[in-house]
Amino acid sequence: MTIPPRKQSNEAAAAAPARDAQPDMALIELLFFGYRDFVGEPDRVLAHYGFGRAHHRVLHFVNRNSGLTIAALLDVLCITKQSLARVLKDLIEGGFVTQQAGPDDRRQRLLRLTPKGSALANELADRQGRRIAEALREAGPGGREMVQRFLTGLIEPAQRDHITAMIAKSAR
Amino acid sequence: MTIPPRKQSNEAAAAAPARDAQPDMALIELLFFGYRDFVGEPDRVLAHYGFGRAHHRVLHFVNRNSGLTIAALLDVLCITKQSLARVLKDLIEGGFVTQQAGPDDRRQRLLRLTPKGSALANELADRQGRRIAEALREAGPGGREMVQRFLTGLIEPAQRDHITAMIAKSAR
DNA sequence: AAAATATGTCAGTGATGTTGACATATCACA
DNA sequence: TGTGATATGTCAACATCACTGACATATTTT
Repeated sequence: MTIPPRKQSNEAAAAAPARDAQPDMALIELLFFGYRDFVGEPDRVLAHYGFGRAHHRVLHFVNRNSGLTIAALLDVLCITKQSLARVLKDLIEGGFVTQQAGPDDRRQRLLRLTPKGSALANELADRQGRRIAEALREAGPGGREMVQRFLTGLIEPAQRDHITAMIAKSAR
Repeated sequence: MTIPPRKQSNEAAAAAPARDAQPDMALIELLFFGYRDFVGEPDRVLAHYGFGRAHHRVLHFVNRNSGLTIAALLDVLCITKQSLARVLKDLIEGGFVTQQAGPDDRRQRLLRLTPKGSALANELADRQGRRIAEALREAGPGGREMVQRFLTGLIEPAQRDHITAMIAKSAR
């Protein structure tokens, strides 16, 4: 009942996605439920430490980009510094994250994980990684590349390149 | 520094996700950014009405399952009735949702969307549907089924059947 | 009539986001 | 040198959306 999914053969077709096509309700709902369970398991682990999802995001990105600055982290998370300050304070006081004055610019605070922080970040990533691995098995052969393109396609086009570049970089 | 990522060639490898496999950081982060933008666009529309993501979820599920009860909605959303009460009050007072006593059991409140509520729910679904359609084009041919299996695989196994059945039902 | 059920509501709390304003340390440049 | 820009920290107030606990009301079931 819709145009067959083709890698855009021309720009016009890609730009005008069949104005009256019915939204794919199944995928909309699966994205809701899937994401909920994807973050639900880390949420339960973090609760043991009195942490929440915001702490998770900081742990994750500091883990991936060790030594990143406050400003860089704010850019990635798209939150205000006041919001970040609260969770960062928890993580620093709890001994999960350290700050260090930048070698070039001493105004900067380079963020790094302590061994304790690394351990927690890795546990959370392992759990999410296992869930993704299972989901990829369900998807079947070749699913990873397809899912990667799908998820990338969900990202706001204007930021797509920026984000994929960042992911490629931190993946080393 | 690890075993090269292979598409599972046999079931044993598939069932035991290599205890020390490195988590797929790229997909973990793409899921974060993809979901963020997937809900970001509806969020901006809802903000015009003074609504948030919680209102969206109620609108969506009442739209999909017209006439569902409060209890059924609470089951789907997995929130407390006190949390639901607040957003439901907003939606009813705003003329987006109606309540009607159940024909069999008059204690029940059957929830339905008004035309105004339908219009908003459909606008939100259309925006998310368009984004998904574009992402599926990026994924390429056959992507839809693969993505569907992937997202289903993210869901907690114990609830997978229950949720897929619900989605199939409301899809009619 | 009594128990169970479906829903409503009041009160308090917590996590996470926001805006706005202002302080401090450091860097960069004229 | 000194002045403005920059990176960060912090205080205060507020909004959304979740929670727990307690209790009220209407209706159905037993």
